[in-house]
Amino acid sequence: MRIAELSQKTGVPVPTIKYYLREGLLPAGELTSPNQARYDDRHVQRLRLVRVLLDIGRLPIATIRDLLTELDQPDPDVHEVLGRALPASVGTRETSDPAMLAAAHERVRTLIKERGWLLSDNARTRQAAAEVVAAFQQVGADVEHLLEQYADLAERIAVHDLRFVAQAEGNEGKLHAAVVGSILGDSLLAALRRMAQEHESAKMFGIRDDSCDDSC
Amino acid sequence: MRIAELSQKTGVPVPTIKYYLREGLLPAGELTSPNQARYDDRHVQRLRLVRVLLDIGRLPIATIRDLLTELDQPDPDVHEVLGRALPASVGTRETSDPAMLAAAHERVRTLIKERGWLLSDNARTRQAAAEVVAAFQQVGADVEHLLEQYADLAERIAVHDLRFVAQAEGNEGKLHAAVVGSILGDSLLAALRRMAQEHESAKMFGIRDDSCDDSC
DNA sequence: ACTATTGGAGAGTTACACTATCCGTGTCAA
DNA sequence: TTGACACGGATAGTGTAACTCTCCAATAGT
Repeated sequence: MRIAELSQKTGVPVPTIKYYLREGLLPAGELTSPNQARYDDRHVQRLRLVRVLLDIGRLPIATIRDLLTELDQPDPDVHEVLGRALPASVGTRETSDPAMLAAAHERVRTLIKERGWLLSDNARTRQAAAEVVAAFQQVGADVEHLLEQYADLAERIAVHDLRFVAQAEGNEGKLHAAVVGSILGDSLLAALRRMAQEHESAKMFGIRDDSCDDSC
Repeated sequence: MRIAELSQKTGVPVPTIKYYLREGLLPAGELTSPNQARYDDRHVQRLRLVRVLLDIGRLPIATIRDLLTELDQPDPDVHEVLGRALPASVGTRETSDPAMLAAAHERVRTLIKERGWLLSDNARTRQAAAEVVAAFQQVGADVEHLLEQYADLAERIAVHDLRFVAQAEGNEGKLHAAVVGSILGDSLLAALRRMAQEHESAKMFGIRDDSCDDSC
């Protein structure tokens, strides 16, 4: 297929596809002549993945490029690639004062040790966790209970996530599932959490007329 | 205190504080003369909250303003304000084809009914959930199992979240805790999930030399 | 008295993700 | 076969969001 059809199948405007090609988010089509190229279903899939990572995952273009580069490794070691690729999807923006951040780092280190989590040297996720812990303290919230409870639940979530990865076929498929599951999973979890929070809040603070009409 | 001290205490540059004042993210200081104002600890707290919502929560300025406006309501009904304020913190960007999105909406509706969740008419969170479900399908991933499992876990998370809200003092404090817990909670959960995933992946796919040196 | 700082307003800057325009070439229906 | 349209590729321009700079007259601190 040519670029117009690729555009039609994905809903992505032609100039945007050209931009993604330039940025290396999409592999070049097979050239049939110096200025004609052919695209196939892999391009459609890849383009959809890029859009989803952008729109739902809100990852920057550069991060997506790096992630996809990892996905394209031939015969990858799944665990190793995951250790390299996924931490990139958590953003880090230093904002708190250094002393507070250092204390938060120490707290995270303790948490990891207590739980016996086996983590690579990649400091990215630990950095992200420490920054959030520091942020809680910045606004005067006691994160201690939440941290332990969330860690419990994160472990359970991860079990489901890895099952989701394991069911995919082939190393390539597993990597794809891991990326999709991790990044879209964040958003899915966030949306479900908001709904569950509202439900829990309704139970706790009492229900108003406009909240439920029939079942109560 | 004056603006320079406010800047020093929070690490936010003076021009940025002026910008936040203009944008209504920060209430004006008490004017002592036509061109002199005094700020207090509430401004420090508020400014820190704004920075955290920006840096960790990645909320747009306009969303933060709306959120803070809700926080500033006198004698608020916590549940009602939460129903209005928190959905704003989940982004929505239509990207999938309409038929797929409609099917995803139906799936979410079923999920809510099955679980007996009591939700207000605010369609925001449902929209966000449906978009993520559609996104999973866009990239050819079967979200069915994940959806049920995440919903289970979202319910448990929400219980902890509401406990976190309930322990705060006063309606104002509860609202503050709800905003902080929800928005920073998303990031905290994401970071912990990444670490738990890596640990789970290490258990499942085997451990390499560079992953852990001492404990195995 | 005098220098630095203030509140306030408008314009300018940066980063990012596109989007528009152009050009020479290629395709394809009439 | 010929003429309108689409193509790949390159360069430049646009829109938005979040700042950041510059200027001003008034005031604070010394």
